[in-house]
Amino acid sequence: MSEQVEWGLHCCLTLAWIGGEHPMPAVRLAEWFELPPAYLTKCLQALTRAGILQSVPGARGGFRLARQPADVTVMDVTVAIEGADNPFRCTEIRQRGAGVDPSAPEFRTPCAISTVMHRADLAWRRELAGHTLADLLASAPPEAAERTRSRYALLRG
Amino acid sequence: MSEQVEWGLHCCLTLAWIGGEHPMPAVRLAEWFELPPAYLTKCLQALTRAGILQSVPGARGGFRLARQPADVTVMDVTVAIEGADNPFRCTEIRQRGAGVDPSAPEFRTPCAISTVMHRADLAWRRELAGHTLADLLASAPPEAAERTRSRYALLRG
DNA sequence: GACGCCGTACTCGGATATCGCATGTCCGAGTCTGGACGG
DNA sequence: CCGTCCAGACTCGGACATGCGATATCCGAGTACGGCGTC
Repeated sequence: MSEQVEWGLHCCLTLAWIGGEHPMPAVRLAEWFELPPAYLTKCLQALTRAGILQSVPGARGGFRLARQPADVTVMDVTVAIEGADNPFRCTEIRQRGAGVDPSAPEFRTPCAISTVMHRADLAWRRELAGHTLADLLASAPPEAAERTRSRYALLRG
Repeated sequence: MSEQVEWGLHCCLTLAWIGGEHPMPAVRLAEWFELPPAYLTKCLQALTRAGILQSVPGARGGFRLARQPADVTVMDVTVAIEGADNPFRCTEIRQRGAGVDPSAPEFRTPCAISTVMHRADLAWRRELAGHTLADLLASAPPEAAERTRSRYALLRG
């Protein structure tokens, strides 16, 4: 999995703690976590396209949360960055090889392997969809929020 | 996910249908599914190292199942090929950045993001571990087993 | 003093290089088979 | 006829190329800010 997922989630949490009053530039977020600034932008753009973040152009611009933390699940962020595809892709190799008729009735039903993989993927997604940013904020230690805000105030000068 | 997982599972099912009397060479399996022979070998070797397959060297050698189908879970095969690592890797970026003390007590507890991702990974693994090769064999259409065996007999000549 | 305008600096956004890993391939070590030979 | 030996061929196993996607970067388009001039 792309490590951008971790970046995206941490950025969302930080933006939630900061509060949506002022947007935060990508450069600021990058130095916050010591990440490559230009590359982090790509990640934030993906979240913006997904409607999770909102980009504000111009001076004093940046990114802010587009929705309430309780309305953004961990899966929303993951899908925005990783895409919605199941990491397992059935290529129907059971139909390959000489002497196999691809139009045989047994191939109308999905491959059993594919079914199991699909169920596992669903279980994974269900777990991710069951946790929102608000849950993450709540489960974080109280000092994290305060430290984030004071550190942000320091950065703004 | 590597597409070798799909290859490995289909090869295991085919070997189970054939029965463990005669091992089946990698080349035979490759032409069976129209896969690159030399590369499929890598996959089969991984399954052998994991104790799922058993390799028989020499002429009339090949691969056969090392355990009963009921004793091999889909996760066993997946782990053998993909490795046991969680696709999400927490790099603890919360501890980065200037002005953060990595030895602060709040960092003794695992990152909430990491926890959620870990739970999702567990749910995924639980689903895969809940299905064995025997289940897959049972859920396949009856003609699949027969077709496999007759086709194999044809190959052996 | 207030309003409007303009230059500037800052920000996002997409087009462009680079690296690592999955994919794909090859040749050598080891082993069994099958047959030939000798008893 | 039976046992032994040997050459051969076949198989696995690990070492060696290659292509594509994730990673990383840069420059241009667009926008809000802040100061300046004018009324």
